[in-house]
Amino acid sequence: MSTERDLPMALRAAYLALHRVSDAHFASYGVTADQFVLLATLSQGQALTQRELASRMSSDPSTVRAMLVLLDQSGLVKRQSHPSDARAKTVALTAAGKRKLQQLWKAGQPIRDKMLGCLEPSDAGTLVELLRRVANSLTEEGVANFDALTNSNSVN
Amino acid sequence: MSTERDLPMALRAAYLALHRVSDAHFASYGVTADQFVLLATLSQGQALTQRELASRMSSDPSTVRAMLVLLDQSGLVKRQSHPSDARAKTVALTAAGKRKLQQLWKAGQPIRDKMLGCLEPSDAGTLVELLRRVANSLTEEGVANFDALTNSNSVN
DNA sequence: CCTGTTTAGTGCGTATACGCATGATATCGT
DNA sequence: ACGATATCATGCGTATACGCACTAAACAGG
Repeated sequence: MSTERDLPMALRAAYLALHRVSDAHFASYGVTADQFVLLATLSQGQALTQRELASRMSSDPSTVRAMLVLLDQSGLVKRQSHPSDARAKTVALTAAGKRKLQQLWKAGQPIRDKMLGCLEPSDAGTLVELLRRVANSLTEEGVANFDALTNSNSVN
Repeated sequence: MSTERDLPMALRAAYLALHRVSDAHFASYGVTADQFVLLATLSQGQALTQRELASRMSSDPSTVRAMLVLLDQSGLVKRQSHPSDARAKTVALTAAGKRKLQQLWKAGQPIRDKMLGCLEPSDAGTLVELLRRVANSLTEEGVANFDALTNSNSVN
């Protein structure tokens, strides 16, 4: 029934709320919510390529590049030419970047607490699991192909 | 364990995937994923104020305005001055807007199918429920207040 | 060794997504 | 009626989030 239409909107509402709150919260630290995501992603993978980084962030190479330019200026990350591939560049956190990330993890704790606080412990895991399944189903490319198949169907 | 850190990332990954797929899918209809959200929201509430519309879309008045300017040019929505409040403007779908929306609901079906297809029927409802709870907890304002409690005030 | 194809990064253009400041109006308290 | 204040829309500036086209370099065959 309407769960079908509600899911996309609920997903949107939840993500935008998280993004908004995070941005406001991290603003005093001089970084955006997305920059935090980038820094956190960088910290768990050494010498990543810009593309690799973008992929792990569920983001786009173009977007990541723009972010890296700013973070580079802020001195939080450092880009170097890839040792074996002249096309690529490796990205890594600077000492300042690592320090900043530590602060951000701590600063963001209240937000994570608030998110998790309204859920039963078991629900949190369920939610993550379901979200991943949804994300995977949408990433598996091939949505457009269904067009031809879904001929019937009331528009509502 | 890391569920706490994974939830935000899983939410981000799922939403961005949905947004990306939707944008690509709706592009051939001349609208963006967000414009679809706006049109759909408009259709279920007549003569909305721009602010009301923004609120229901979980979006921002500034953003909505920019979107309305484009949609107005496209002839999909019409803005009129509010009858009793000279500050406000009411927004409504045009005939073309209603027709377009019908198309978009049909065109978007494959995406909703794909999202729901990877979930058990009961899981879909659960997911919506959990997402709403998370969104509410984050919207209830007051996250920043925790700052005082997490003493360490090194803003860098 | 030399083409044809793929891949990494960049630059450009457009559409959100916000915060913030401003002008115009509405509202409320006295 | 009137001044203080809250509210609506707008404009401006910045940061994503992409798609697309382009350059350069890696790579696969022949």
